Amino acid sequence: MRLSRYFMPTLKEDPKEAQIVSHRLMLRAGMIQQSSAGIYSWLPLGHRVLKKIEQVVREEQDKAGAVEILMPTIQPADLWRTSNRYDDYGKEMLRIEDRHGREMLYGPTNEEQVTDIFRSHVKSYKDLPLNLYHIQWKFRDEVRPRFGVMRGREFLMKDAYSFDLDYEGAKVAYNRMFVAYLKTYARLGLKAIPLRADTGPIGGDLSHEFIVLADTGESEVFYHKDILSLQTPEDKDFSTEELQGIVDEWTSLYAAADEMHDAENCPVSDGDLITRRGIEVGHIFHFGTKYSEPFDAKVAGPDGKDVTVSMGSYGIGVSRLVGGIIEACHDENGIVWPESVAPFKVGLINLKSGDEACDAACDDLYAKLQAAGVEVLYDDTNERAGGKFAKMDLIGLPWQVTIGPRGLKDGVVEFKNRSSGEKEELSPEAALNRLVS
RNA sequence: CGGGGCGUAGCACAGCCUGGUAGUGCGCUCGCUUUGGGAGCGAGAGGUCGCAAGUUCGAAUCUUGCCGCCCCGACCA
Repeated sequence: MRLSRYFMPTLKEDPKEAQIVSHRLMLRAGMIQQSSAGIYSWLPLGHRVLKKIEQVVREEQDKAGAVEILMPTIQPADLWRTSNRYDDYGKEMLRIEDRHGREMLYGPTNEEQVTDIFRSHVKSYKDLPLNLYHIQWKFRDEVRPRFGVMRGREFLMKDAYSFDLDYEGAKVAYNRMFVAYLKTYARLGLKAIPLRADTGPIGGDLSHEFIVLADTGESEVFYHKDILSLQTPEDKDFSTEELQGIVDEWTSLYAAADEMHDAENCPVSDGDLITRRGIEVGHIFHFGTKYSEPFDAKVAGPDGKDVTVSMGSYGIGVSRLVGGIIEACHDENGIVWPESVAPFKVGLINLKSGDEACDAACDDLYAKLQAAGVEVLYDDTNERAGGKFAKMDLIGLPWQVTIGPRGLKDGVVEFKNRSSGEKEELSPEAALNRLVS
């Protein structure tokens, strides 16, 4: 993409409404534009990142055996009356009336909808286990939206819903998602920690929040220091026993959010306990028959008798992750994207646009990168060098190639890594090879 | 929902107290000079001062009502 033909409205100054770093950087990098409180438009750069994260999440869900569907944003009220949540949900639910006076709502979540789909079509235990997921926009009318996309009212979320014959089956489904989440966050360049979460009235031990460590995190977390050195599960199809082993390994070490943490009775000694702030980026939950019961979602078991299915739900806040990743990955000059979610892999800077030799060298490398399928943002504008460098640092692409007349005399270009700041002088061909391999 | 703050050009702000026809910096447009870390000079464009009512000869400025946004708290992916 040529910057001269792109739409990337960057700002030099900090917008005053943005207090936290990810929100400031997203606005300054021209990734989003606020529409109203907690509701944002995604501009090209932000949209690319959102789609990258979405794709990583999708791939890991697919690998874990979940099947993608897409449910609507607008749901009928009656569906929610079945589970008694139409009245219980309160003001966070955005209620709408259509032209015929029918009560509708903008979905804050989809348990009712997916259970309705399941019960309409699945009749036999032979069709289980089943895990259906979708990545869809949701709306929760938060009393106080804040922190940019990290706590918006409209947000993009991946929700998976598992259906099993019994608790044992549901536990396998749960473990499978638990492991998929560890892999997902690792691919996104994040160190995520699973915390035992409050299961509320349902009880049980099958609920975990995944949090990303960041100084600006919304809540305080306490954890055993060894949890940070645990290995991310490898990329393979695990057996039931292997899944349980991984979950046991990750949950045997202490980790709790402040509301669950009891300083008096903490099992970890002071020397091993680390306290930091974290951002919740996912939540997995087993809730048994809470929805299958009122929806009468049953399948015929092996003995021919109907069994009410055991369910779980598994959420990842996709749009929230954009902010969460920036909170975890930035420096004083701007964003430092993990390569897996960067909007472009490399920024190409033409230091003297209009100079014949310089233009030719840049255009040539640009064409070759494009031909090789490398995502490149080419700053071909005639802005001064300082502005170009500052802008590239702000948007945080993993690699930067700078071509100017001075280097070209010696046949070299500057090759820079955004994360380490390391610069090298390479021939254009060598730079190309680095980026293609 | 309780407490606090703010709405003046695309962005950040001054002007308001003490009413008199709208200003600064950045950004934008044009010209020239520049070109290796957010350039210099010159010339421009751009604002029903959030909305409405009131007071007044006259309101960005004073009064009242409304709307929007932000921050702290309680709540949440």
